[in-house]
Amino acid sequence: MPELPDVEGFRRVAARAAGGRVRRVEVLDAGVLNGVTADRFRRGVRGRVLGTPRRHGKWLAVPLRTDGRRHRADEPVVAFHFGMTGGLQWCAGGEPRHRFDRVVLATDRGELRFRDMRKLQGIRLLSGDDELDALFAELGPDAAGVARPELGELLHGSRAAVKSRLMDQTVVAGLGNLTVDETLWRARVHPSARSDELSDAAVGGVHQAMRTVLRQSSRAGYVPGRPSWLTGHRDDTRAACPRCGTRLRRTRVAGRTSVWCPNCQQR
DNA sequence: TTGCATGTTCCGGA
DNA sequence: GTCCGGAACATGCA
Repeated sequence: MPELPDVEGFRRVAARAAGGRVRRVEVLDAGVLNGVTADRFRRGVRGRVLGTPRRHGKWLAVPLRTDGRRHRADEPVVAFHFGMTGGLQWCAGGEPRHRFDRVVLATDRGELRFRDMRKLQGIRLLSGDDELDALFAELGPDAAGVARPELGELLHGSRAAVKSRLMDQTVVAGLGNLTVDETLWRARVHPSARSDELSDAAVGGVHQAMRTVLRQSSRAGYVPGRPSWLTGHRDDTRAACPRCGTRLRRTRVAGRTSVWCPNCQQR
Protein backbone atom coordinates (compact mmCIF):
# COMPACT_ATOMS: atom_id res chain seq x y z
CA MET A 1 0.00 0.00 0.00
CA PRO A 2 2.49 2.57 0.99
CA GLU A 3 2.53 5.86 -0.83
CA LEU A 4 2.96 9.24 0.85
CA PRO A 5 -0.41 9.12 2.69
CA ASP A 6 0.25 5.66 4.07
CA VAL A 7 3.71 6.63 5.24
CA GLU A 8 2.21 9.71 6.83
CA GLY A 9 -0.01 7.32 8.77
CA PHE A 10 3.06 5.30 9.77
CA ARG A 11 4.69 8.52 10.95
CA ARG A 12 1.81 9.00 13.35
CA VAL A 13 2.24 5.40 14.51
CA ALA A 14 5.93 5.96 15.14
CA ALA A 15 5.12 9.19 16.97
CA ARG A 16 3.25 7.14 19.55
CA ALA A 17 6.45 5.25 20.25
CA ALA A 18 8.55 8.40 20.51
CA GLY A 19 10.14 8.90 23.90
CA GLY A 20 10.29 5.19 24.60
CA ARG A 21 13.62 3.53 25.27
CA VAL A 22 14.27 0.39 23.24
CA ARG A 23 14.82 -2.48 25.66
CA ARG A 24 14.85 -5.27 23.13
CA VAL A 25 15.37 -5.51 19.37
CA GLU A 26 13.96 -8.56 17.65
CA VAL A 27 15.12 -9.21 14.11
CA LEU A 28 12.72 -11.94 13.04
CA ASP A 29 13.83 -11.78 9.42
CA ALA A 30 17.15 -10.15 8.59
CA GLY A 31 16.06 -9.99 4.95
CA VAL A 32 14.42 -6.63 5.60
CA LEU A 33 17.64 -5.05 6.83
CA ASN A 34 19.33 -3.05 4.12
CA GLY A 35 23.08 -2.48 4.42
CA VAL A 36 23.33 -3.56 8.04
CA THR A 37 23.67 -6.95 9.72
CA ALA A 38 21.20 -8.07 12.35
CA ASP A 39 23.93 -7.89 14.96
CA ARG A 40 24.95 -4.38 14.12
CA PHE A 41 21.33 -3.26 13.93
CA ARG A 42 20.56 -4.68 17.36
CA ARG A 43 23.65 -3.12 18.89
CA GLY A 44 22.94 0.23 17.26
CA VAL A 45 19.34 0.49 18.42
CA ARG A 46 19.12 -1.28 21.75
CA GLY A 47 19.20 1.03 24.76
CA ARG A 48 18.42 4.15 22.76
CA VAL A 49 15.39 6.39 22.93
CA LEU A 50 13.14 6.76 19.87
CA GLY A 51 12.91 10.37 18.72
CA THR A 52 10.35 12.34 16.75
CA PRO A 53 9.76 10.62 13.39
CA ARG A 54 10.19 12.55 10.16
CA ARG A 55 8.82 11.70 6.73
CA HIS A 56 10.15 12.63 3.31
CA GLY A 57 8.35 11.13 0.36
CA LYS A 58 7.91 7.45 1.11
CA TRP A 59 10.77 7.35 3.63
CA LEU A 60 10.30 7.53 7.36
CA ALA A 61 13.22 8.45 9.61
CA VAL A 62 13.30 7.80 13.34
CA PRO A 63 16.20 9.57 15.03
CA LEU A 64 17.67 7.89 18.09
CA ARG A 65 19.26 9.35 21.19
CA THR A 66 21.12 7.87 24.09
CA ASP A 67 21.06 10.52 26.79
CA GLY A 68 19.75 14.03 26.88
CA ARG A 69 16.50 15.34 25.56
CA ARG A 70 17.30 15.70 21.91
CA HIS A 71 18.78 13.62 19.13
CA ARG A 72 22.26 14.84 18.22
CA ALA A 73 23.45 14.93 14.63
CA ASP A 74 26.05 12.25 15.30
CA GLU A 75 23.58 9.77 16.77
CA PRO A 76 22.07 7.02 14.60
CA VAL A 77 18.84 7.22 12.65
CA VAL A 78 16.60 4.34 11.61
CA ALA A 79 15.21 4.84 8.11
CA PHE A 80 12.18 2.84 7.01
CA HIS A 81 11.03 2.19 3.47
CA PHE A 82 7.87 0.18 3.12
CA GLY A 83 8.03 -1.02 -0.46
CA MET A 84 4.64 -2.19 -1.62
CA THR A 85 3.61 -4.27 1.34
CA GLY A 86 5.28 -2.79 4.41
CA GLY A 87 3.74 -1.15 7.41
CA LEU A 88 4.30 -0.06 10.99
CA GLN A 89 2.22 -1.01 13.99
CA TRP A 90 2.18 0.15 17.56
CA CYS A 91 1.23 -2.64 19.95
CA ALA A 92 0.86 -1.78 23.60
CA GLY A 93 -1.41 -4.61 24.67
CA GLY A 94 0.61 -7.70 23.90
CA GLU A 95 -1.21 -8.38 20.65
CA PRO A 96 -0.11 -11.62 18.97
CA ARG A 97 2.60 -11.42 16.36
CA HIS A 98 1.69 -11.33 12.73
CA ARG A 99 3.41 -13.78 10.40
CA PHE A 100 4.95 -10.94 8.41
CA ASP A 101 6.33 -9.04 11.39
CA ARG A 102 10.02 -8.74 10.53
CA VAL A 103 11.53 -6.42 13.11
CA VAL A 104 10.21 -5.47 16.54
CA LEU A 105 11.49 -2.60 18.67
CA ALA A 106 10.24 -3.27 22.19
CA THR A 107 10.08 -0.34 24.60
CA ASP A 108 8.80 -0.07 28.14
CA ARG A 109 5.43 1.13 26.88
CA GLY A 110 4.86 -1.14 23.92
CA GLU A 111 6.26 -2.46 20.68
CA LEU A 112 6.87 -0.83 17.34
CA ARG A 113 6.52 -3.57 14.74
CA PHE A 114 7.73 -3.41 11.15
CA ARG A 115 5.60 -5.69 9.05
CA ASP A 116 6.37 -6.52 5.43
CA MET A 117 5.37 -9.37 3.21
CA ARG A 118 7.63 -8.88 0.23
CA LYS A 119 10.77 -7.41 1.75
CA LEU A 120 11.70 -5.19 -1.16
CA GLN A 121 13.36 -2.25 0.56
CA GLY A 122 13.28 -2.44 4.30
CA ILE A 123 15.19 -0.83 7.10
CA ARG A 124 18.47 1.04 7.10
CA LEU A 125 20.55 2.13 10.05
CA LEU A 126 22.19 5.46 9.33
CA SER A 127 25.15 6.71 11.34
CA GLY A 128 23.74 10.21 11.76
CA ASP A 129 22.06 13.20 10.17
CA ASP A 130 24.68 13.50 7.44
CA GLU A 131 23.72 10.12 6.06
CA LEU A 132 20.04 10.94 6.40
CA ASP A 133 20.51 14.22 4.55
CA ALA A 134 22.38 12.35 1.82
CA LEU A 135 19.55 9.85 1.52
CA PHE A 136 16.90 12.56 1.29
CA ALA A 137 19.04 14.59 -1.10
CA GLU A 138 18.58 11.85 -3.69
CA LEU A 139 14.86 12.60 -3.66
CA GLY A 140 12.91 15.48 -5.10
CA PRO A 141 10.90 17.83 -2.88
CA ASP A 142 8.15 16.21 -0.84
CA ALA A 143 4.97 16.10 -2.91
CA ALA A 144 2.87 17.38 -0.02
CA GLY A 145 4.86 20.61 0.18
CA VAL A 146 6.02 21.38 -3.34
CA ALA A 147 5.01 24.82 -4.62
CA ARG A 148 3.31 25.26 -7.93
CA PRO A 149 6.14 27.10 -9.73
CA GLU A 150 8.62 24.44 -8.66
CA LEU A 151 6.30 21.67 -9.82
CA GLY A 152 6.01 23.44 -13.15
CA GLU A 153 9.78 23.52 -13.58
CA LEU A 154 10.06 19.87 -12.64
CA LEU A 155 7.35 18.79 -15.05
CA HIS A 156 8.62 20.93 -17.90
CA GLY A 157 12.10 19.51 -17.54
CA SER A 158 11.33 16.25 -19.28
CA ARG A 159 9.64 14.81 -22.34
CA ALA A 160 8.51 11.73 -20.46
CA ALA A 161 4.86 10.88 -19.90
CA VAL A 162 3.54 13.02 -17.05
CA LYS A 163 2.64 9.89 -15.12
CA SER A 164 6.17 8.52 -15.12
CA ARG A 165 7.54 11.97 -14.31
CA LEU A 166 5.29 12.26 -11.26
CA MET A 167 6.16 8.73 -10.16
CA ASP A 168 9.90 9.46 -10.35
CA GLN A 169 10.99 9.87 -6.73
CA THR A 170 14.04 11.90 -7.71
CA VAL A 171 11.69 14.48 -9.26
CA VAL A 172 8.91 14.65 -6.65
CA ALA A 173 8.95 12.40 -3.62
CA GLY A 174 5.96 10.51 -2.31
CA LEU A 175 3.57 9.90 -5.20
CA GLY A 176 2.77 6.35 -6.32
CA ASN A 177 0.50 4.62 -8.77
CA LEU A 178 -2.73 5.38 -6.92
CA THR A 179 -2.08 8.99 -6.00
CA VAL A 180 -0.84 9.80 -9.50
CA ASP A 181 -3.87 8.26 -11.21
CA GLU A 182 -6.18 10.03 -8.77
CA THR A 183 -4.37 13.34 -9.27
CA LEU A 184 -4.36 13.18 -13.06
CA TRP A 185 -8.00 12.15 -13.16
CA ARG A 186 -8.97 15.11 -10.99
CA ALA A 187 -6.88 17.45 -13.08
CA ARG A 188 -8.28 15.97 -16.31
CA VAL A 189 -4.81 15.28 -17.65
CA HIS A 190 -4.06 12.17 -19.71
CA PRO A 191 -1.44 9.99 -18.01
CA SER A 192 0.56 9.65 -21.24
CA ALA A 193 0.60 13.37 -21.95
CA ARG A 194 4.11 14.67 -22.43
CA SER A 195 5.30 16.35 -19.29
CA ASP A 196 7.04 19.23 -21.07
CA GLU A 197 3.95 20.01 -23.12
CA LEU A 198 1.60 20.66 -20.22
CA SER A 199 0.09 24.12 -20.29
CA ASP A 200 0.45 26.34 -17.26
CA ALA A 201 -3.23 25.78 -16.57
CA ALA A 202 -2.68 22.01 -16.64
CA VAL A 203 0.27 22.30 -14.28
CA GLY A 204 -1.88 24.37 -11.95
CA GLY A 205 -4.61 21.78 -12.11
CA VAL A 206 -2.19 18.97 -11.37
CA HIS A 207 -0.73 20.90 -8.47
CA GLN A 208 -4.07 21.66 -6.90
CA ALA A 209 -5.39 18.13 -7.44
CA MET A 210 -2.22 16.63 -5.99
CA ARG A 211 -2.44 18.78 -2.89
CA THR A 212 -6.09 17.91 -2.34
CA VAL A 213 -5.56 14.19 -2.90
CA LEU A 214 -2.57 14.10 -0.56
CA ARG A 215 -4.20 16.20 2.15
CA GLN A 216 -7.35 14.10 2.29
CA SER A 217 -5.52 10.79 1.95
CA SER A 218 -2.93 11.68 4.56
CA ARG A 219 -5.68 12.43 7.02
CA ALA A 220 -7.00 8.89 6.53
CA GLY A 221 -3.57 7.27 6.30
CA TYR A 222 -4.38 5.69 2.95
CA VAL A 223 -5.89 6.62 -0.40
CA PRO A 224 -9.61 6.33 0.29
CA GLY A 225 -11.83 4.41 -2.08
CA ARG A 226 -14.73 6.79 -1.81
CA PRO A 227 -17.40 6.59 -4.49
CA SER A 228 -16.51 10.07 -5.72
CA TRP A 229 -12.83 9.17 -6.10
CA LEU A 230 -11.24 7.25 -8.94
CA THR A 231 -9.35 4.99 -6.56
CA GLY A 232 -12.48 3.21 -5.36
CA HIS A 233 -13.12 1.94 -8.88
CA ARG A 234 -9.69 0.61 -9.85
CA ASP A 235 -10.45 -3.04 -9.37
CA ASP A 236 -13.75 -3.01 -11.21
CA THR A 237 -12.86 -3.59 -14.85
CA ARG A 238 -16.24 -2.25 -15.94
CA ALA A 239 -16.36 0.78 -13.68
CA ALA A 240 -17.69 4.08 -14.93
CA CYS A 241 -16.06 7.45 -14.36
CA PRO A 242 -17.56 8.89 -11.15
CA ARG A 243 -17.66 12.28 -12.83
CA CYS A 244 -19.08 11.67 -16.30
CA GLY A 245 -20.18 8.06 -16.40
CA THR A 246 -17.90 7.03 -19.27
CA ARG A 247 -16.42 3.54 -18.96
CA LEU A 248 -12.97 3.87 -17.41
CA ARG A 249 -9.96 2.55 -19.27
CA ARG A 250 -7.09 0.46 -17.94
CA THR A 251 -3.79 0.62 -19.78
CA ARG A 252 -0.15 0.33 -18.90
CA VAL A 253 1.63 3.65 -18.63
CA ALA A 254 5.16 3.90 -17.30
CA GLY A 255 5.07 0.16 -16.71
CA ARG A 256 2.14 0.25 -14.33
CA THR A 257 -1.56 -0.39 -14.60
CA SER A 258 -3.22 2.98 -15.04
CA VAL A 259 -6.87 3.80 -14.74
CA TRP A 260 -8.21 6.88 -16.49
CA CYS A 261 -11.28 8.33 -18.15
CA PRO A 262 -11.09 8.60 -21.96
CA ASN A 263 -13.67 11.39 -21.90
CA CYS A 264 -12.31 13.57 -19.07
CA GLN A 265 -8.65 12.96 -19.78
CA GLN A 266 -8.06 13.55 -23.46
CA ARG A 267 -4.61 14.00 -24.86
C1' DT B 1 -1.90 -22.48 -12.58
C1' DT B 2 -1.42 -17.83 -14.10
C1' DG B 3 -1.27 -13.22 -13.73
C1' DC B 4 -1.09 -9.37 -10.91
C1' DA B 5 0.27 -6.33 -6.98
C1' DT B 6 -0.16 0.99 -4.12
C1' DG B 7 7.56 -0.50 -4.21
C1' DT B 8 12.61 0.50 -6.65
C1' DT B 9 16.48 -0.69 -9.73
C1' DC B 10 18.65 -1.89 -13.84
C1' DC B 11 19.26 -2.62 -18.84
C1' DG B 12 18.92 -1.67 -23.59
C1' DG B 13 17.20 0.92 -27.41
C1' DA B 14 16.18 5.50 -29.32
C1' DG C 1 26.36 10.46 -23.58
C1' DT C 2 21.45 11.11 -22.05
C1' DC C 3 16.81 9.89 -21.58
C1' DC C 4 12.92 6.95 -21.29
C1' DG C 5 10.09 2.64 -21.16
C1' DG C 6 9.92 -1.88 -19.93
C1' DA C 7 11.63 -5.91 -17.57
C1' DA C 8 13.27 -7.76 -13.38
C1' DC C 9 13.14 -8.25 -8.54
C1' DA C 10 10.61 -11.52 -4.16
C1' DT C 11 6.50 -13.20 -2.39
C1' DG C 12 1.68 -14.03 -1.64
C1' DC C 13 -2.98 -13.94 -3.27
C1' DA C 14 -7.28 -13.93 -6.28
